[in-house]
Amino acid sequence: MSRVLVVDDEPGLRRALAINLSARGYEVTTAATGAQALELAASAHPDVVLLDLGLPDLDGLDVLAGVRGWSDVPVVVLTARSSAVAAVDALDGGADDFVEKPFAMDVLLARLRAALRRAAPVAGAAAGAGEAVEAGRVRIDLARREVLRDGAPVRLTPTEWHLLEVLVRHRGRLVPQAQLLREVWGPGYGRETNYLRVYVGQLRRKLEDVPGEPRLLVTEPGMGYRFEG
Amino acid sequence: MSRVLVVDDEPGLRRALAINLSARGYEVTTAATGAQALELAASAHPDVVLLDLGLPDLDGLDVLAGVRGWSDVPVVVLTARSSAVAAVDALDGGADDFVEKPFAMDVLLARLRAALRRAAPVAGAAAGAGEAVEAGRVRIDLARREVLRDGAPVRLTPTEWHLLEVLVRHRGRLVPQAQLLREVWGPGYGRETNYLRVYVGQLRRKLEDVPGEPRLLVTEPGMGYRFEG
DNA sequence: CGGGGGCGTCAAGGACGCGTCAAGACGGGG
DNA sequence: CCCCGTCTTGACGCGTCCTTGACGCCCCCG
Repeated sequence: MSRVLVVDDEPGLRRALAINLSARGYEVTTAATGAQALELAASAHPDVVLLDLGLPDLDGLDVLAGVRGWSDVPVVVLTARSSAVAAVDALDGGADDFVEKPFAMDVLLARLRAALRRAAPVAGAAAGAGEAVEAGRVRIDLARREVLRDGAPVRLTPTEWHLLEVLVRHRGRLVPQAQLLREVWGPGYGRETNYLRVYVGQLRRKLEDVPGEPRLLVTEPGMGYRFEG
Repeated sequence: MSRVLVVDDEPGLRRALAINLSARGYEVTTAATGAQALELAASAHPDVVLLDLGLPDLDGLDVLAGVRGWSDVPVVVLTARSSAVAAVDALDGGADDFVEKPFAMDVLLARLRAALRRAAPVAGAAAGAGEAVEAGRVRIDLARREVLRDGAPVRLTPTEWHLLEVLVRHRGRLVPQAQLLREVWGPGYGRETNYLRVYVGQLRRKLEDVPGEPRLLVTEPGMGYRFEG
């Protein structure tokens, strides 16, 4: 699951958070000082940071700035001071959220989930760019919905693309005919295997070097088809 | 600057927020009911939504779900109930932040800034590095809402611009018809593909060298449209 | 050795989607 | 109150895609 870095100088709270978070499946790292926090933020690669502003060695805002200098990891700030100034400073300093102590654990957990959820699509988009599958001379980019052969775009019809997409998502694994039919044509199309024959043939003609000897779209007689990565 | 949609049934608070936000350069739209909120969320294209959970007609959580069904616009939830349950429900329902009434205006503004700041890089990342996109003889500046062709400004109607904006933000990627319709016209417009045909045609006539052979606004038959960078 | 089922190919029809044009509805500003 | 730009809606031609049937092949099995 997700990695959380808990930064607090108070051992009791640190321990309470660690126990609560671990019990919910988070992987927890703890830091007691600002210096340690900066170090662990770099080495432990947390998915979210819980940062208490009242640290003994460094100002919490400096820790925040230190992290923000090189990372966009979401930071949820904790503070004992109930001053509104602290909240504004923290948020404008790059914090993603702000919780005053004392806090209800379930609220903190909800804010933590929200911070993680927001960050997820960003990482997903970055990873999505490299989500292209390369196999022989063809390159299939699921995110862009684009397929290239020797660098040249290949035109696919909607059904062709849909079928290829399902096969690529299960790349390397055998996909039963009935499953392909249901995923592409919808439920109720469990036996129209002739559809598959036609469309697999069209895909092979567009993608394979020798359509008669398929190396990408392999048929497993009597069972289904497999995309070879 | 940024557009804010304020949703609250209390006229006094609505007015106070509108004045405060306008004074700080935000463009403010207000809604008094949940139904109105859903409508304006689709038509006004806000950059952030301030949503009071205590509405007369709909449950605030339903409004939140309605918006989340088709848009990723950041939502900051306000509530009079000081219950922790409300906060957890709202955050898990897709809200980005949660503020209890009564609140300090500067804290609310800081949370608003934080929500906007977080959302900005997402849109920016999807669009790529720069703010201005250059493709052939046309240059599109998303930040300035300006499009030039051979250096000369091109007049676009609001709808034309919205459509182009969505396509450019996803540049290089195929955008499904249903997604385009929902993002430009709002939810409930998933099947009016004739709108797309008309407006894509208008954009091509204004941007393409040969509207009959589009190179910028490419149609992927049966699937959607793609802006070629 | 003969038969049958699954698979690949091809072709044709009908259906559907797309681009285009134009007229009417709507709304905001003068 | 009128005028103008914009949005909506309908109709039409054309090209493409999906469906469906027929046919031959190969492999497996009897």
